[in-house]
Amino acid sequence: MARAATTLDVFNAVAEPRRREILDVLGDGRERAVSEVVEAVGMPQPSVSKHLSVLLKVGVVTVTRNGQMRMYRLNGSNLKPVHDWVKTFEQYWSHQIDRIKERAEQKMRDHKKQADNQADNKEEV
Amino acid sequence: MARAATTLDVFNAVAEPRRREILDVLGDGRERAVSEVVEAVGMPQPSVSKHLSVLLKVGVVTVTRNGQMRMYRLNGSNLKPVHDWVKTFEQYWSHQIDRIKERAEQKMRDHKKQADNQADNKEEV
DNA sequence: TTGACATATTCCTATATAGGAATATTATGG
DNA sequence: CCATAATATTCCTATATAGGAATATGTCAA
Repeated sequence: MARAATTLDVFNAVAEPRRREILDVLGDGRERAVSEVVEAVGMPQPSVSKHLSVLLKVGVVTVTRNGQMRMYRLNGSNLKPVHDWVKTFEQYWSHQIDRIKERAEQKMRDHKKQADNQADNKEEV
Repeated sequence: MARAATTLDVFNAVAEPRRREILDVLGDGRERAVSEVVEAVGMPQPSVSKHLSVLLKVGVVTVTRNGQMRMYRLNGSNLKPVHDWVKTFEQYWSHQIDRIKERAEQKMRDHKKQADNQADNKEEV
């Protein structure tokens, strides 16, 4: 099986740096024409259209017609799943190392077995 | 050009649901043998090894030898770039809609030109 | 209608999977 | 040295890109 489609979910969609760049441009919440995005990110227009299409399919942007232009607007709330997931690990970089260790050691204690922790012939890879 | 390698950065690595699942298992910070991860996620051992390999390459886990076992441990701090990026959009789902609109309108005011906002023949797509 | 502008779509290709199956590698105990 | 356990690696294949180039579609204005 190949890799999942970029349009499958937000995680796959935003894995592309260019698409994150586009989202950054739309980050202020104002709607923009494709041409404005093109100018902002300096990519060819077809590429921008394709990327916007992916972002649209996962619902992270919406589109509106305005004459011959199509105004894209960020739909930031659909990025929430990414935030929710990664927030789970927030403790690892928010200077609360003590709590992390403490929690880990607590679990270690709870786990009655595996007293084989004296095997200190560890080796970093 | 094909899609970027999954080992290119954390964004690509965690786009895979199975890999996020594995990270969730390691989420408590305790090190685990591959077999423990295998049992926890219910995937074939070779798949787990491959996924762990990807996670290792992007630095989001570390590995340590212990006899014939390899103990993997979460290196959560390497998920920070994802958090940092998505946090930029936090405003969109944290009940502060008023501020968002206000900010957008402020920028609208700052932007002197484009007084062509009376074109209200918009159409959802 | 016609031309110009804005955007989307189609074609093409090199590349990188993810999963399954089988096998290789490494370590341990006796 | 050998069987076994734990893990990694190799082979294979269907699939899905991302980007470039060219073109199609849609809209407006005169």
